[in-house]
Amino acid sequence: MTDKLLTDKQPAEALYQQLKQDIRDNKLPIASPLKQEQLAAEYGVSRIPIRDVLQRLKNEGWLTQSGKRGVMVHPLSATEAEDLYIMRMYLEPLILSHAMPKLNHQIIGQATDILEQLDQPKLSIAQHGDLNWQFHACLYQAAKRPTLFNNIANLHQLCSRYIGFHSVELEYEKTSQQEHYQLLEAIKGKQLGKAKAVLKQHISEAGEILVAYLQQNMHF
Amino acid sequence: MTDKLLTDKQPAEALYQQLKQDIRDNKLPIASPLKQEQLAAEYGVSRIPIRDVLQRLKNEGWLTQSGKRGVMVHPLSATEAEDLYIMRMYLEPLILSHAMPKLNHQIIGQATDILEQLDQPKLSIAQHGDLNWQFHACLYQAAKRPTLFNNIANLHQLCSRYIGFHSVELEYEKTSQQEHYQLLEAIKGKQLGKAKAVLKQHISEAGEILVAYLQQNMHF
DNA sequence: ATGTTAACTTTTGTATACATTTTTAAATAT
DNA sequence: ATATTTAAAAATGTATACAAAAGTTAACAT
Repeated sequence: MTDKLLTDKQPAEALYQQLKQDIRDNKLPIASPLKQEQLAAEYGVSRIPIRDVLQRLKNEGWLTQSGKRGVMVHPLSATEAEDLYIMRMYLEPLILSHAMPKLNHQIIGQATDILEQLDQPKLSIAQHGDLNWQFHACLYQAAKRPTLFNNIANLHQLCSRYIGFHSVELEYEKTSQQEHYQLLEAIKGKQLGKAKAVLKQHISEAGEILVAYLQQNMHF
Repeated sequence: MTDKLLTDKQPAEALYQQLKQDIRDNKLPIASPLKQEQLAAEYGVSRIPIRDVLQRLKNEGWLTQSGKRGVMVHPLSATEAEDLYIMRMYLEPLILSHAMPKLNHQIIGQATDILEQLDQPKLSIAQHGDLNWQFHACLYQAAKRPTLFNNIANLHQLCSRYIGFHSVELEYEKTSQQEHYQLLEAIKGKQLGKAKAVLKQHISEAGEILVAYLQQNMHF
């Protein structure tokens, strides 16, 4: 494990990103407690920043307390995935309705740009996930509801661990993009009801596919 | 500031609880960054556990990053309160519908006991808030949906800062208890729709009263 | 052999000390 | 006088060292 060296910009932030990435990529021991000292050695820092990052990741749902001592990688579960998507299904249309009146041409243009990037064929799963969130976030932030927005942002973060898990089906990716464009059309036409319905359907569908996959392939 | 000494059980946990309490009670400087060293001195520990707690409270929404200068007490706002209650309004009926089929007599009995404690007249605001959450949590945990449950629990935590803020109107307290009993009746009768409606109304009402109060009294 | 206790090892929690960054204030130039 | 640069300070980030707690192994008794 020597490929975990950090590109230092702000060391702590880089460490946080790196560790999160390594959880996504299953590079950390699963189902066994993480040792601070071992991590410190692997990432080339002392235990202090490691502790900071571990606590942060625990609070964000990437790690789970394992007994009285130590944390472990939070195990994936179909139930959790379902919860995450159900919450998104309720909260995202909600924030969208707050955002709608404030969505001007500039923001819609920005969203369109992101969608076009998403049409590129050669995206990695991580890039795809990032752009997808950027698209949604760009619309949601117009609502100016920071508390609601942050909660939704955190749900997306947690979903990202599941997204990379099963190979993205090309078929669905296409449907997903169609729905994105439909959403944008509804927004342009100031059709709030339509927009909310499309968004809800969009999330619900993705959730169902994911949960079905997990229920079939997670017998461990 | 000498009354902030900690009763050591697990020092860190106590420090966390104490600091949270002190935020609720407005004992910390508002709108100016907290100094780690100063806090360390006041609470009689080194900066390390202070940093741990600050970060945790930041992640939980009690503190806010104030530029690059560190963290400050998260300012109360009517918008945040509204967001918190709206989210609860959507998510709590949802978890209740998952819980309903699993609510046996034992759990209903437990909930009833808590309600009776809530009928006592001499409760402090903090005690009242605790019992209120215990009542809801007792029902929700039966759903066995940890992710959803934790999210809701966190929302309640954040609401607690607002609850203590305005003097609880006795009139509303009575209404609230009535709704609690109505909810329990609907549950006993296995009337899912009714139960969800009562719960939604219960949260919505509390939210509206709080937000109205904040909008009137928070011009700062 | 099994269960219990006690010594030992490992791991985490906290304090102190040092390094780096950020803020404030002063000094200089325009 | 105002703005910009520069030096001092204050505050945070990180490493090392030590203390406390948890887990483990070995010894002993039944």
